[in-house]
Amino acid sequence: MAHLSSQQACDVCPIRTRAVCAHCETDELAELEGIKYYRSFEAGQVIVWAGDQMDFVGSVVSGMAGLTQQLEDGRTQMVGLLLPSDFLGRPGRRVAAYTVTATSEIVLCCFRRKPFEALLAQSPHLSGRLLEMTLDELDAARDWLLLLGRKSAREKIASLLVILARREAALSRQRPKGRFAIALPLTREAMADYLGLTLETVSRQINALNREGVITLEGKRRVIIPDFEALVLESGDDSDGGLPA
Amino acid sequence: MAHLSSQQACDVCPIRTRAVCAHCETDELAELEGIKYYRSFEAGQVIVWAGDQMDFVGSVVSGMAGLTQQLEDGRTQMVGLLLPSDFLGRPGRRVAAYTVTATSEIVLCCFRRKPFEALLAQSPHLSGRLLEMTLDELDAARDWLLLLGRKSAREKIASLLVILARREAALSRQRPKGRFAIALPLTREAMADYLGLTLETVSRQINALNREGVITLEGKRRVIIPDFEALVLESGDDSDGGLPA
DNA sequence: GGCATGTGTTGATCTGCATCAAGGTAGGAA
DNA sequence: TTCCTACCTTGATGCAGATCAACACATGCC
Repeated sequence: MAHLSSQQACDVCPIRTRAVCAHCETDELAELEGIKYYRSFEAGQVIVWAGDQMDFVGSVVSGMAGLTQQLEDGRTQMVGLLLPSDFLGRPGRRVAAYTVTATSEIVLCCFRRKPFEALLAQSPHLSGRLLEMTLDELDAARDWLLLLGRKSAREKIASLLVILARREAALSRQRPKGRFAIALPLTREAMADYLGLTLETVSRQINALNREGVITLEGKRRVIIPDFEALVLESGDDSDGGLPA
Repeated sequence: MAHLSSQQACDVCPIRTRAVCAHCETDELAELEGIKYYRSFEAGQVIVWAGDQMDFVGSVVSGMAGLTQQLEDGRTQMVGLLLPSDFLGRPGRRVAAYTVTATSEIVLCCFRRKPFEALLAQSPHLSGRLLEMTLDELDAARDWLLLLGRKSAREKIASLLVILARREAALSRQRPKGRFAIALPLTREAMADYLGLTLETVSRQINALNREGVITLEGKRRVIIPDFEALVLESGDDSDGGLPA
């Protein structure tokens, strides 16, 4: 079951500078501290079911989760990736629109929904940051549309690895370059659901990239990228990821 | 070329209650009136090129446009549909991220970017509505991810028709039911780019739905839906579209 | 130990949609 | 009128990735 972690101070928080609270002043932070609590989940646990009442919103502190949508016959598509600093939940909406599942161990910093909404209405620092993050997510979703609509299986896998590498690097305010190692905090099936593929195709393509030396598998959940630029080339788009140089 | 239309008063505007200005008070509207101007484009014209400097944001008053992304080898994916009341542009961003193309004749209500941003910072009515609209667009993009990742060509076409019908009905504050007629303000190629298909497949599937009586083609750009619920069934998901009953 | 369960790999075969190719139709210009 | 151009349709063929199936390996439980 979900597990209530002990309180931590915001000023030592690893996502302090990137999360929804990033622009908050000391007094606003104090307000947030008052309505926050931590929860952790094991890999595979469902955090929220689509259609459930949701009495909190929050930020991912560590680990990873996926937003998932389903057709009645069971076909599943992951429609969002929640990585550290990403925001979970929609203020103003009582009922969850998507099922949220932990794909790895995860720690959330949760805010009670009602008081958070009140704070949001008062604080331009908070609402401005949320708008910015939502626009970023929309851009990410649009990149994902291009991936799902037009990329080959091999390009999809390469793109996913590029995204994970960029996100991992961003946490330490870097950009990936040359040799780079990343964790794969998802099963083959979760990757398939994210990429619009079957798990067999995911497995085959990952192993193909491994055989050809584009990546080096280290166990099943860890990947060495010997040459990041070469991987980007395999992903189909040679954009630089949009980070300021 | 783009054509500057004459000024119109906000209180007779057809999108007054749904656009970014929906929650504004009279004084805020007056400010907006001061920085707004109309532009119209013909079907097929490019409104903004990705990478171009963009000195305005704005709302679609009538007609339709598409946001488009491309891989270097030319593969194209539409990543957003702009219908009446939808917002164009990202406040805080100087450079357009996507190419915007009119897929039909279109009229835009444009605001100069700088003064709009200033207004946005002052007016919670404006910024709140923009956040709400951005969240709605994110939800729509996520539905689109499910469509691109997991639906068959036939389901994709049916889904597009359902969306167009819902949007058309929403403008007159209705929901589609029973017999319903809609315009197709896009070419087969634009539909293909939106659905992640080829134009040949789009043509075949539309004509198959026509032969089977799920839809009735009236010319090439107009469709009668004899039974809306039957079409929804073909689209794969039987959600009700999320509108309040 | 033996067994069940979750996860990942690999092979054989099938199929939905892409690709390649040829025509058809409507509207505008000359 | 005729031609041109954009847009759409229809047919034949090929292939990337799905599907079906078997097995490998690790972990935890009895």
